[in-house]
Amino acid sequence: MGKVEVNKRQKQATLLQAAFELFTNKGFAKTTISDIARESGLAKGTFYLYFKDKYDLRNKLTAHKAAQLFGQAHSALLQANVEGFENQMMFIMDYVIGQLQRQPALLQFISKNLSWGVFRTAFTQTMPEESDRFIDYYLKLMEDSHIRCRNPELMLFTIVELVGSTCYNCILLKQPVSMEEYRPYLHEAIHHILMIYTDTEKEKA
Amino acid sequence: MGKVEVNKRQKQATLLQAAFELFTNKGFAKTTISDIARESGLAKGTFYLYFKDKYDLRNKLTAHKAAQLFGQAHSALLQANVEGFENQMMFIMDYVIGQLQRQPALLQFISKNLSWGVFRTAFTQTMPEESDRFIDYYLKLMEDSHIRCRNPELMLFTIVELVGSTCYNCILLKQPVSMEEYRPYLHEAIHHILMIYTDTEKEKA
Amino acid sequence: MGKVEVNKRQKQATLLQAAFELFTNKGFAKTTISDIARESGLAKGTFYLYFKDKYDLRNKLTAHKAAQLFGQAHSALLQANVEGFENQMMFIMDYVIGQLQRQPALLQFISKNLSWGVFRTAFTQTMPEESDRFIDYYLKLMEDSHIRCRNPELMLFTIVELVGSTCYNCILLKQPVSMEEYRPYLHEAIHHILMIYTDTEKEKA
Amino acid sequence: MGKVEVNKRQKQATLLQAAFELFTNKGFAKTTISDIARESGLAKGTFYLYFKDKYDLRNKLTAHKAAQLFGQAHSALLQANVEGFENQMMFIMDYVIGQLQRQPALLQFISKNLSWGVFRTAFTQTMPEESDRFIDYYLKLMEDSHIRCRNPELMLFTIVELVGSTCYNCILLKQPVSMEEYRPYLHEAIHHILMIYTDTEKEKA
DNA sequence: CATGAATGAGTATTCATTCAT
DNA sequence: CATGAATGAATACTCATTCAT
Repeated sequence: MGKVEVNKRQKQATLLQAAFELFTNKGFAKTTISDIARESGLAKGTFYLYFKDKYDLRNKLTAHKAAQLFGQAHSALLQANVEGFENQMMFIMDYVIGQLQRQPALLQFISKNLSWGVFRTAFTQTMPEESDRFIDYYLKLMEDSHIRCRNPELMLFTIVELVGSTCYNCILLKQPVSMEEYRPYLHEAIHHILMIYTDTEKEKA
Repeated sequence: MGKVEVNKRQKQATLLQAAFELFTNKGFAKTTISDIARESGLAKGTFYLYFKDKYDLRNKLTAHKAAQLFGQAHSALLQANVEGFENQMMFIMDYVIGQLQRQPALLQFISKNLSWGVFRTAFTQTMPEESDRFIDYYLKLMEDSHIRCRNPELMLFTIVELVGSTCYNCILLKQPVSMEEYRPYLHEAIHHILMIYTDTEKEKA
Repeated sequence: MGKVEVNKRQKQATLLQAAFELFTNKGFAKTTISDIARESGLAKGTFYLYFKDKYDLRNKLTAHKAAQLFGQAHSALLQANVEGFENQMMFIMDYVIGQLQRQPALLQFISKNLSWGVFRTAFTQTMPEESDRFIDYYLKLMEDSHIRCRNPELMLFTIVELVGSTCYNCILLKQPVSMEEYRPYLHEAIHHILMIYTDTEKEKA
Repeated sequence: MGKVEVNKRQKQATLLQAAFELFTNKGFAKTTISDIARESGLAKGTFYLYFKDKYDLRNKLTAHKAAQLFGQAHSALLQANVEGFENQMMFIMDYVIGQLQRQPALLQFISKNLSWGVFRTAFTQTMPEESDRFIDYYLKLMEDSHIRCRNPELMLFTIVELVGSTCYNCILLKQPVSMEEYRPYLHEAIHHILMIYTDTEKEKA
């Protein structure tokens, strides 16, 4: 990778970082391109060398931040020594929920697009470092636990959508109840969704 | 209701109707208050007599349109003579999904806020006709089927959030799969969620 | 005409006046909408209530100023008591040339579009006062002198295009010669063009 | 001419060619230096090695294209075996008019500056190939026909300005009439202008 | 109540030009 | 000579909101 190339990556990272700070502090709508440029210490025109517009940046950033969340969850899992696939999934989801509870601004920013961090979207490819994708770790975990799953991707999709959606409502709006109150039900729902897709019990038989 | 009052309601309805057409055709961001006023045949200033701003109107409209969807689903249910609470819930959700498939622009507009049509939000109260609320019908259905449910509200919440979220992805983005492909899994998920909250079987025993 | 209507006309006139001053002083390209608004004592947004953009204003203004020139020439003619159609035409053209020599900035602005002041263009209709059109005076002069002319409109067109084009070169660029040097030839050319279209002499015979 | 010199000329020609295509397709105002560089396959900075700015390039290109038109007309004349100076002039002007009718984008670009192709302007010198200038051919034609002309340069100027101006109006705007309708009158005008400057007939007498 | 002319702050975006490589 | 990343000044234009009629 040439000097110039490294430089370019750095600039893009700087812009993303600055934008994230501004989006979570002032909100997306009230953040201007000028703000982002100023905060990055770069010229306004430079912004347009790296992103089409504010929306483009937001989408890429959303995918990036959501992916980061799952990456962190996975790292935490590795350190936590959790046994069994279901427990591992619960650990990961609880980790994500916990992070979103601690960082409501992040949740506000990600909004209900948590799944962008897991599934490939139009915006994912441009963030190259995301090569170590969560879904691969997830499949590995399944494999390690010798789980047979009809459609692992759709199982994950179902769970992540449910978690993302309900976190938004329960954490940010506390509607219809707080996350504290909802969490046991959410766990149960996840538990049952896991059951739909896997045949572990039958396996044992 | 006085003459003046009727007149006012009519104007508001006109504004909402015009706005809905514009939002679904041009998109929310590209629709201006001028557009809405012009399309309504009213003066720009009149808009402000009925709504605080564009966002206020959008939120009310979203809640209204989502509520309408569940209202229509319930009406259809009454005509369809479906027996059993689970079947009734499936009927309703399938009806809603079907409508969203047929009206992607409506789905785009409602986005992942389908639950605004079911639960009271900050925007619900201003739309007074919505007094016949879906959740009451829903509780009635449950009662009619002699279902015991731990927390009917959270059960509905869980299902609606899951349906709303996955419809958005599967119908509009076809990500990670089309709704056609996902629907059987979604049915299963709903089935299991119903099971979590209800103890019908055990009851019978 | 209502109060509001009068007010609107006044505003448009103010904008045109301010723009003309700026265009002839700073040049068209270097004049900004902000300049025009500031100079008019009006808000920037008001500009867009009256003109589509800078180009729209320029075109309308060009037609207006060119028309004004011919209007003034005609007024001067009435006072000068000139006999005979050819003499009258010469008087008018010389008057126009003289004005353009005295006001090179005006010539620069009108550029080679002198004929916009005589013939209806896309921009003419919006300037309503221009109802007393030069071409009607011109036809009247012809009538008064009992001139038969094959195609009076094309005769005028030919002359005005020639005058406009050559003024631009000879006055502003002094290329290939100065207007002083060229004028006798221009007179001769006009004289011959008049002859092409009219058959007065032969008629008399 | 050294290798380097040839290379330079080639680059300049490439830039001119690319610019011409863009100017006639997108229009001058909407064409950027970036566009020209991209289309030429050269770097943006390279543009500035050859031209001061976009206006510089346009002016040179206008003079070049207009000159080309007269060059082509002269070539065609040589092949056509036309006798007599007036016929030759008519042939040339008709050739030019025909080309402008067939290439309205070219006419749009040249605008009313057709005479830049004939007379030396500030922009002519930089295009060195234009050493075989039309005006020399023109004088040669006159000489060959033994025409005495008071001021050949002004005669040509008058004709070219008239043709350029009226072509713009009649071909592009069809105002006040189409070129088809105007052409006979234009011919007559040219004929008379030729008469003004030359004394052939009287000479012969 | 209704109107729509006027406002002007606010922002995205462009693009000519430079200069380190 | 050639490059093209970076710059940032410069401007057009929008649109929510107000308020006199």
